[in-house]
Amino acid sequence: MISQERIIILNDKTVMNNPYVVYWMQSSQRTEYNHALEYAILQANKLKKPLVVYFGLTDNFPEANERHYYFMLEGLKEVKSELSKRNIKMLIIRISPEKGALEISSLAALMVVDRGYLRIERDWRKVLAENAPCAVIQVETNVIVPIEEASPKEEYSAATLRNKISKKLQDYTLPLSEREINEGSLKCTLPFEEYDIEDIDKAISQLKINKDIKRTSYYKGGTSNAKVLLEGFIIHKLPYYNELKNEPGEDYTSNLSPYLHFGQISPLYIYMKLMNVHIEDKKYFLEELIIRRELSMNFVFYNDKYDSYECIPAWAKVTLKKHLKDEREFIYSLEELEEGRTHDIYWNAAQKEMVITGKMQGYMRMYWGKKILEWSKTPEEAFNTAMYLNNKYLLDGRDPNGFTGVAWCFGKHDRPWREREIFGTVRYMNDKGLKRKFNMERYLIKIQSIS
DNA sequence: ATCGGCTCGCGCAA
DNA sequence: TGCGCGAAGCCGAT
Repeated sequence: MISQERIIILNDKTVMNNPYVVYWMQSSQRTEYNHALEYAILQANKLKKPLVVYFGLTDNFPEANERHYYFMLEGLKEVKSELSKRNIKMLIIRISPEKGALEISSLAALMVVDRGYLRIERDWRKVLAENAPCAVIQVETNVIVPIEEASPKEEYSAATLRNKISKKLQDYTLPLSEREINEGSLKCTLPFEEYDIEDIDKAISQLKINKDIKRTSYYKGGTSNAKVLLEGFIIHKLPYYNELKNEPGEDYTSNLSPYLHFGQISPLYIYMKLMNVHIEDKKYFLEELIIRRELSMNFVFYNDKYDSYECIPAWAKVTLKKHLKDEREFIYSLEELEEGRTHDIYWNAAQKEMVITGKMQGYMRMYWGKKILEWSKTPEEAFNTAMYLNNKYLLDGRDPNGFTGVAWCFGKHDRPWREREIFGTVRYMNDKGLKRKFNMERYLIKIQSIS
């Protein structure tokens, strides 16, 4: 079942008498629990036309590097094979995604596209909607509650969004059934040069992307891997989730964020898997999966400054400005931070974890960002440094969650606390807190062992 | 170990 | 307009 609110018609063009229905896959790189795909199949069957799934592979996605591309291609390779089992052709073209979508739209009866919340993703869809000769329809499938349905405005905190989402949750936690396509498209030949990703190493080597940051052996992309992680999480970790999710030396989170970032797994699919699970700690995981995650979508969608210092709340700007001239005991350059050469062993470990594995333990992400604020000449510089490192090394960087996580360290979605040096009333964190609450020796040993 | 206070804005109740 | 309450924490008093 696809709720009407997930579907938005992006232009006022009509359905054309062209040979294909095209689904432009961009932010939802999966075949399971993909409302956009199912909607496209429905339309293709109705129009008695074959469905082609198009993916535009650009060399120039902002801040993306070999690490991100490798993970993404592992997922896309699986998508192509799954679609082929369903008799649907996947056309991967090496081109800027919106340009490729526009070219294909001349052969399309209508274009279906999934939804992304970042500026570039919104702009791409706008380009297609304004210039395509046919109808362009967007189907929202990477959130449980559609963004405008959850709230018509930028929310102040998790608390304010929580009330609103709770009321709507049951309207949008509906199962989605897979439909068969009537007209197969595997034998269709379209006048475009396909980019072969069967051999991922070869495909990567031909791309003119930033290759400084190599793939990580810790996470392998693809829906099937995400599902294995999810099953293991539910059985082995969920019962202890609330007690251990923040413990840096343990591994009691789902580790699904890279998969969610590329749309390789659907939050609704995860929710449905949990429907039959009766474990007390489920509610704490759902808080992260739904409220925290969708708060970040709300943030980047309604606050156009989400990737700049400007995005933080007025009270935080005022208080940080007031403390701009406070003496900083430690000031580190970007190079020193990037290479993990500070006086703080916990911070250095977190940085190393990120650089090598492509992920950072959740609690350490907060501590990491807070310390960058403390150790930079200005809050603006700190914000830019944190954002740069976050996006460069994390598999789930360049994600609404990443932008929100960094902004949180500077007061976003938070409240003021006791005033102090440098931070003003922005929440402060220190290593005494880490040691008081967690087994930090265990974290250090764990990070020592990775390479 | 435990607890209240810190500090601001939202949003509901009146 | 008033007031309760948040929120992934720290700190100092008991």
